Amino acid sequence: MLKIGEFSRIVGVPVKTLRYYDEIGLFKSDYIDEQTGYRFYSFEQLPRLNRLLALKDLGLSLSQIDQMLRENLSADQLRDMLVQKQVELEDLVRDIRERIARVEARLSLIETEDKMPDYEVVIKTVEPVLVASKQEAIPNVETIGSVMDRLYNAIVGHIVKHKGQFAGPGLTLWHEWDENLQAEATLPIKKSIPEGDGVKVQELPSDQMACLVHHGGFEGFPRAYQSIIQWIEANGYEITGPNRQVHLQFSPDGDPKNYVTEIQFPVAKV
Amino acid sequence: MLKIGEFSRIVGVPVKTLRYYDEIGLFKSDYIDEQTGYRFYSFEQLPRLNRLLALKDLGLSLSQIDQMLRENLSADQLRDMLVQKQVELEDLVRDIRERIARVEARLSLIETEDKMPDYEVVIKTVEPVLVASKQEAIPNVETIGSVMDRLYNAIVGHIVKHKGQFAGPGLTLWHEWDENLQAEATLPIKKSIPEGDGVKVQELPSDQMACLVHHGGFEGFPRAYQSIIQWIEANGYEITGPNRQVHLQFSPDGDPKNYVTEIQFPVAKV
DNA sequence: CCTTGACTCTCCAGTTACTGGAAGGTGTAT
DNA sequence: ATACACCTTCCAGTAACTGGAGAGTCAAGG
Repeated sequence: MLKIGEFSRIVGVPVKTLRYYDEIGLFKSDYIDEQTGYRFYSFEQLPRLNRLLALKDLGLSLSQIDQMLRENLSADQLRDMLVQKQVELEDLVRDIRERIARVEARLSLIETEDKMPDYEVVIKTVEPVLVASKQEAIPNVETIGSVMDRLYNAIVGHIVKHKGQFAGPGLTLWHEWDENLQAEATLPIKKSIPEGDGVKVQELPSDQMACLVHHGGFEGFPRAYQSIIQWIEANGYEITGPNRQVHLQFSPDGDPKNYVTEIQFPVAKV
Repeated sequence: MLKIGEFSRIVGVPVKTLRYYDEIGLFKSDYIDEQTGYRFYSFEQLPRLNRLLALKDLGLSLSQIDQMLRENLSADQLRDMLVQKQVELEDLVRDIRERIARVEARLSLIETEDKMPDYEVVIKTVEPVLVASKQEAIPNVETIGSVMDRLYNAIVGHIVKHKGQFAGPGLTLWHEWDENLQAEATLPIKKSIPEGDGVKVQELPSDQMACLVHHGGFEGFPRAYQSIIQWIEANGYEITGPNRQVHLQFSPDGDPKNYVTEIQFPVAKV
């Protein structure tokens, strides 16, 4: 019979940890002196503890280990648990590798700019939204403003006509990035309304997006787009569809300095 | 000004989390209505939160992020933190890879034996021990018993002669594994004593050991040794010195069935 | 026999980054 | 007026320990 300290020294497990395992019932001392409350351990307990430690070393949780030690699991169940753990660990490695890639990307940004980057790109999953939308080709850059005005006015008119309820800031989808630029203006609505007047009603799907928030007028957009596209490439994503501009804060006659626009690109890991 | 729910939807961070960040002072709401206690957030806060999220994505802790956002860190400090994180993540990947290797080793054991292995091997770091020891060649296997008896008796006699205090179970070191077998019997002592009678006094160093506990007489040793050596190879370690047998429970005249012996091999990752 | 120091006990708090729930107040649409 | 969504605070729980306080126990040395 060994006191907890002696046992601790032999197995290389801290006394505190042995007491904790005792408390949660994972590994109880062989015998407790009623008088003093001292725990006593025996050599016969070594195999169980060693098995426990070996399983812990594989990265299994204490409750899983408890199961494996308690019930006599079949070799099949055992294998299943280990295979699952294996998959889990491999996923983890992949995640961490991606993180390392992001850290490296940021380090190289710091090297070139000697400070935190101007824009922060974050990945998030956007919720599906029901929108009323209208699309039009943009023949050249100068006409964007007037075309957008016209599109949004048409949609607003259509929604009002059908007593639809607005459900958030408008967002613009950009199709066919180069050559043949198409803008699709959309306004989120609470419930579906009939189509018409060239206005479509559709649900924009949930999607993983690389997002960046831009403050200020449209003249700053090229830099913002450059940043986000650079980030997407540096972090091993690829663009999978039309990008969005969410007009978080916007009024046609307001001061462009106060505009807040979120640029979103749907992406997937290459 | 946005209520917490609206803000939450825009940034894709749960309401609970925003409240938590507020509570710990990492990201406070812009304004709180005195009447209702409602938190209000503004678009101006988006860049800070996005930076926060981007840093979190790199795997930094909230307190580190707090630092980075609070103080205006120099590019150098920033780089240091990131490089450190990078190293940390790479270490982590290495650790997990080793774990995967151990899981695979165990899976292949299960495949061949269709059950949990008989012996569990664990890695632990042993403490340095001060010992009195005596060494002798073992000409052939039959003589082991008598030689060990002689060695341990000599050491015990020497320790008693010098009024030394015993400090734990004896352990035997095996040098020159094949060809020229040498056994070094050792007994831990509390304080140093003079050498003599062919007895040396030395401190066995702290070392990383692959350990296995064997219950029963010496006739079971071959299988135990086979198990541990197999494990060491399968898990990518190499043996770096003489192995030890720690006689946790032993008496020359007791029943060998009750013997408990820990076999330890000093190892290092290849 | 007493003291010292090493050892043990229980109980409580803290760690990280949230998540869930209860109880109660607020805002808006019908 | 009432339903319903939304907001508030506070409390508890997660995993696997770790640290510390305060009190009791044990063996050796003087």
